[in-house]
Amino acid sequence: MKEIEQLNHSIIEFYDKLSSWEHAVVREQNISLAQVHTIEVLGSHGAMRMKELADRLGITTGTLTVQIDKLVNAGFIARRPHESDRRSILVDLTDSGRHLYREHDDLHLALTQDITANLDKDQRKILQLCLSKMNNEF
Amino acid sequence: MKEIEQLNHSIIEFYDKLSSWEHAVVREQNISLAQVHTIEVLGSHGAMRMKELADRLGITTGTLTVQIDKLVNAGFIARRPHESDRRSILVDLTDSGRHLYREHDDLHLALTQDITANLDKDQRKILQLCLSKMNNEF
DNA sequence: AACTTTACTTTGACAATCAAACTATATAGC
DNA sequence: GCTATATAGTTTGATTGTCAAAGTAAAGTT
Repeated sequence: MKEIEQLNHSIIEFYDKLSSWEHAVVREQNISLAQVHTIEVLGSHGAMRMKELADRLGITTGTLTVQIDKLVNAGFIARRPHESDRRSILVDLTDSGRHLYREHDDLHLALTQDITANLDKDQRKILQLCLSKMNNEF
Repeated sequence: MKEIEQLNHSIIEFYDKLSSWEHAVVREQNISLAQVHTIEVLGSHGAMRMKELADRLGITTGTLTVQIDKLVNAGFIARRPHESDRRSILVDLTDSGRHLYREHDDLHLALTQDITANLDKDQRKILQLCLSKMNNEF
């Protein structure tokens, strides 16, 4: 098999395993995958407009509106007006939402530590470099 | 920031970007994300029992049953009895399903080529090694 | 000022999902 | 061999996630 094909399938396998892991983790908490994903994006990028959040999540703004309604209701997210564009609304995590984000992020961190435990320092460094470069190319 | 935290967030970002990409790709074809994911797993691992497939997809067998019904109806998947366990059913891709899988896999390959274009030979080799090791640790 | 675009919400229809109940088969313990 | 008990898959009812399309309001363009 060509090297690039092997790399391709390793990436797909990695993605699938992360996906399964996320499913399992979320199932144990009392929140849906879509909701925790929303919180993840806000937690790592900070407050943003509905449109931008919808684009990042890969869903329409119509879908996002009802999703945000639920998260506001649950106390994890707050809406506030955009300073300069009165059409826009900024959504952001509440304290409770930020707490949930950190909790979830800690689970991710523990996973990352687990799966990279067998890599040596140099490998980890190059992995980081590769990921950064790849993330820039999307 | 600690190196491991940086690595963690790069992994999450990579996962998110792959996820968005997959959403966008699937939207353009006439099939849902859940369905293409099912086809991906069967395409790369071959025929398997409902239970195993459900586990790999991170969904219940109840959900999978209706999903498979649709895919059988669309001609992408066929059910056949398990040779030795009469409770079990094997699901597998049809020729049409395999064609769809290859088409989708080619898109993944093109993406992989794109995002790794700026890596040199050594980096790509170590990336492959890291992914293999990480995939084994899940 | 009129037109067009953009941001968000609402609505109606459908797909995805789970939990729980159900059927059929397999396995374990006696 | 019987009788539990466990496992594989399906069905059902309820909920959630999703989109497309239509609606409202504000911003940008001409």
